[in-house]
Amino acid sequence: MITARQEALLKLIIEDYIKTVTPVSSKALEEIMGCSSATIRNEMATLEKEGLLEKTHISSGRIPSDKGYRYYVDYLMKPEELTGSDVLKLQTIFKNNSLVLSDAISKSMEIVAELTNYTAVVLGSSSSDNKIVKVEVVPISEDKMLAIVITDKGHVENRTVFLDQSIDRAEVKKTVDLISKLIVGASLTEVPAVLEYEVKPAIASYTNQYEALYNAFYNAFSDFSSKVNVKVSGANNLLMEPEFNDVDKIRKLLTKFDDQNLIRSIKTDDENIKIYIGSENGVDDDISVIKTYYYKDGEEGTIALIGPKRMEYGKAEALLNYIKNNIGN
Amino acid sequence: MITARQEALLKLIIEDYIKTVTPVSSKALEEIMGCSSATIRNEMATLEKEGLLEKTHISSGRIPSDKGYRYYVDYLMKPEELTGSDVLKLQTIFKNNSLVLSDAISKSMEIVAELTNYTAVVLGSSSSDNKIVKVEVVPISEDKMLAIVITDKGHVENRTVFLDQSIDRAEVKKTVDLISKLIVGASLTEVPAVLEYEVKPAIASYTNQYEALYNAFYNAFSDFSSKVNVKVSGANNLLMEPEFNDVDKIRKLLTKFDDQNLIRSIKTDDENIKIYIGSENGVDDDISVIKTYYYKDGEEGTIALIGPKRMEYGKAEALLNYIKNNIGN
DNA sequence: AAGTAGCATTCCTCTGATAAGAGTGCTAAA
DNA sequence: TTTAGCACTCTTATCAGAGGAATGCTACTT
Repeated sequence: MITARQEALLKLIIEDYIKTVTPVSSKALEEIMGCSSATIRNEMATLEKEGLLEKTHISSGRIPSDKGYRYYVDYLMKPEELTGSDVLKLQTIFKNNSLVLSDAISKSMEIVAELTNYTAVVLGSSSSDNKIVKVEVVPISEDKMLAIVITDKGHVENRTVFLDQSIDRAEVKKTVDLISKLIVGASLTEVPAVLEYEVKPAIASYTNQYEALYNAFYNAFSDFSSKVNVKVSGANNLLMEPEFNDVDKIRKLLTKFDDQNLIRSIKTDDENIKIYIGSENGVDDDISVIKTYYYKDGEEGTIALIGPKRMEYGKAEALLNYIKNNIGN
Repeated sequence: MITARQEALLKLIIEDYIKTVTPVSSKALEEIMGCSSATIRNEMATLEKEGLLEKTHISSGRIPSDKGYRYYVDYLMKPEELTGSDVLKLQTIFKNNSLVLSDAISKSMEIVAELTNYTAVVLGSSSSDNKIVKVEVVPISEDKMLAIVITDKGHVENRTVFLDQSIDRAEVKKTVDLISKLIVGASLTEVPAVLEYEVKPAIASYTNQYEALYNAFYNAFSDFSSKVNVKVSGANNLLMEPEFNDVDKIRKLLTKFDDQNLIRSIKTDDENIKIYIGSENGVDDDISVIKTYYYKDGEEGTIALIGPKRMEYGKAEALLNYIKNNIGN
């Protein structure tokens, strides 16, 4: 348990540090706290024992620990209002209704990356309630066909199907018609099951080449649902921050950003806006991740902001919140 | 004019520098050159006067200048053979004929990025001889339709068309049929002209809402040809090189890499493999770009490698050459 | 004329010393 | 409970000096 004054002190230290990126000394807070530096030092020592503050070396000022930021985010931070000019910039995106939703989200997150100087991530995919409304198969060459699937929510997916020349073209045609008939109306995630349990036996009933046929189409159609679109804006913003004034840190972080799996792991299905500080996020101890889930019209995904731990959490949250709400319309 | 011995010396210095990233001293070459360091120093001084070598400070060893690298690339470099293991890794890509060409190119350039530790760039687009074989327009909601265009080379492009509800749906249907009829058989680059000179007057003849109709489809269909796909692999490899042991240089380069226009400017239509050293490439003075054009089956583009100026030019050229030749099959 | 030994010179890099400054922790007094 | 005061620690900057790695040049040799 910490006292009210300690809380106030913690808040001041964190906000000062977020602004200056410099360890905060007891003397600097004398005036605002209305007591002597010695008193502040005592309080600081307590906060450090609680694990909320840290020192960079034995006689340095204090910087917030991960736990300190966590306390700040949970109890001390005041929800921030967006400034008029920020809202203005974002409005232009959402007012423009000649944009597809996914483009609107990407564009607005690009703007957020600019406004904050953090890194914005959009992990989008078509949601499982996309129903297939049309299947087209177009021959391209002797052994290649193009399979195109269109959903009711306006998603288009296409895959190339490779078919050995030995397979009878009449049977291919028959199979395509069959798949088309069975698959229309199904959702993207159901496709593999439909292929396995309905299409496969049906093919087997009229041709002995069914294995080759089935495999060709199965490969083409089976991964529609898993396709996640990753968009990162302002990846370098983060590296311009003073805490990354160090070649090794930059390289370490770049290497992590390169790892698509790591970026994908940011995905969430939590409707709330959640903040993950330093060691709490699975990405890197030197950064914080703030993210939330969105859903609209058959599209779903995650929007996230990655910033330094001394992120302006209030502003970041307000921005994500604004976008989330606008997606809702 | 420089003598044969000076040429040999230049070659040695450049190759040594490429290996060690350290200024080369006269003493280090005594044995290989078969003469004293003093003699070498005299020759070095001449090469420096010719602008082929530089010093980092007054008593340092020599490093190659851009002009020196250029001389090396033009006259001294021996064409390099690929090692068996390198060929092996690339073969797996091209032997696998269940890959679409564009994927094969991207994947092989990824491997090249790994093999060389440089950055690989693929700028691909469907070539102008793609002919449209099918046009589909699928309604998504009251005011949205999905327009899908398929070419004979297997490219699929789709755009969302926004149509005000005030427009008569029967006329939309008529327009779609008309566009489909006129556009099939045309190449992607011809589409805007076909729309402008054939579709537009035809629409005007049967409806007075033609402007809204025409604009909606024109917006959707007009930019098919210009879409260039950019794929960068190993963007960070470059930053791991010792010449980028400097936060400012890393940031400068990252900022440039962020600029899509700059990356696109690497595009070439030169069939030969060309090398652009330092100030010769429009990207950055600290790097070299080696690139060439490819064309196959309706797809065209540029493959390029970006490395430090002390790139292994022979190897880079051999790799690009290998891929270019394999695309040819 | 070409090559080379030798040496002064220049510059880099590392080390250690020093001084100033910014903070802290602790003690003792208010 | 607060605070004044002071010893102590650590950082940072600057400087000097030593050692080393090169070069350029001169003068000698072949």
